[in-house]
Amino acid sequence: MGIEERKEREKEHRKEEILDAAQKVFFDKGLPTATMDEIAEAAELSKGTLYLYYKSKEDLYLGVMMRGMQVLFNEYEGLAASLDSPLQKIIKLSDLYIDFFVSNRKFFRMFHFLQMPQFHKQVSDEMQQYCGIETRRLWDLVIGIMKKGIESGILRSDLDPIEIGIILWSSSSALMMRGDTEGDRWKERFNIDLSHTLEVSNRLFLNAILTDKGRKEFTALR
Amino acid sequence: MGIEERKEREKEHRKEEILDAAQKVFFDKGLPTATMDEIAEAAELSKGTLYLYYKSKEDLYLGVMMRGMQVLFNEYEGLAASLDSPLQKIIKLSDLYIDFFVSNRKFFRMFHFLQMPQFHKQVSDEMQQYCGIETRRLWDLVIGIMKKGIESGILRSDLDPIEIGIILWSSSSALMMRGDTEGDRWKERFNIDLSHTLEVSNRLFLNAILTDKGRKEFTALR
DNA sequence: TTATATACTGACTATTAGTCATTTATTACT
DNA sequence: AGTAATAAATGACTAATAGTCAGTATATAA
Repeated sequence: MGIEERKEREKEHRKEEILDAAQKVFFDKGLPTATMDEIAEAAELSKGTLYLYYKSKEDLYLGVMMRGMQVLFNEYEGLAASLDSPLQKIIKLSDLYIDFFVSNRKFFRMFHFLQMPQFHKQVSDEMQQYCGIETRRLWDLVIGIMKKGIESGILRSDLDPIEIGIILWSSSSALMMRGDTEGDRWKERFNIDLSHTLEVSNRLFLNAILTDKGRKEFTALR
Repeated sequence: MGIEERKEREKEHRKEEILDAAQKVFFDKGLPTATMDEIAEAAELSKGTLYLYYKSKEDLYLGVMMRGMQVLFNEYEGLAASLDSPLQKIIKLSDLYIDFFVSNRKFFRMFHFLQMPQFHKQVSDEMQQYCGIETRRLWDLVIGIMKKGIESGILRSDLDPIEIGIILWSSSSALMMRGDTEGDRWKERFNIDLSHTLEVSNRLFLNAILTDKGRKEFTALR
């Protein structure tokens, strides 16, 4: 009998519905000001029910975030499969991340919380573990690309693939975050477009890690 | 009569005492889990009194943070005065920021909140303005150094001093933040020392923005 | 000494995360 | 179908805590 299976499906479906509602509220209000009552109302469920599916507000928040991460992840995997050259993959990864920031700004904004030590303490072990697995998956992907780049001779072999992966990802994230929160102010005060700054940053950095061969290939692509 | 003046001094003193207490509690617990009652107890005052001096918990938090920022700022101003060459000033700024991170990690950690859009909404206008002024002061300093670097011919003149200031500062901050929250995990999983990664990042980036003349001067310094 | 102004207090309110005894719906069994 | 057993959902309740404000204590002025 498939009753067990159906119930399992329904349970998963309810979890998704709750995530949908939570996403709407978190997008609007952010973690601190969103309330569980609001989320319950948006989900057309009672507050108690939310706690049958997620252990805490923070768990729910991470649940929404992880779903966003998978959007980014899957988009990239799809695109990367159609590309052969490691250089193109690097460029595509960097471009895609920027695109994701532009078109999923509210997801991106949620990512801030990942970096707050105090936040993690309120999260259940299961969610933390799940989070760790997904994050690891992302890093393996980034690092894998860099390794391929070095193997194929377009990236400097005296650099550590892991380190340049972190640097590229972190500096991009940082500039996008700044663009998100302070973009208008920079434009107004200094007439600086932070999305342009991000391009400059990535160009400078890419140039610094490419070999001569890589640079040739890069200029050929333009 | 100096009564007015004395009272003014005492008021300022009380504000500082409250900041001291708040700092202790925020360092221990972080913004979300610290409570005003705890701070009041640490300050040996009633909770109501805190609100006579600061408008909200977030205001108090920013008050502590701004004091930390001034520590960093003053340290740099002192050091920069003793240096002539723009290149040395750039290197010193970058080193000092890292030192500050190492020895004032808890201050540094507080800075995370500056980047959260949702946070600012709970802050009074006065504090926000004060915050803006101090931040502006910091950026003027960073940008000023970059401008001098370009004028003196050690930094590429085809780059915008503001943009490279932001890039250098942001990428350093990002890597320190990551080192703070995830340093242990990176060490364990990939045997990567993120403080080394930060050095690599700064070296790569500096190299990318220096002119030939700048690079010569740089190697001469080592 | 008294009146006024200033600094401080802590009980109180409002909000909200999280719980749990109770109710409602679903499935299994006769 | 009817009934017992199981699972899902509820919402009133508790505890914690940011922020308030009427009242108290202290310092200054007259």
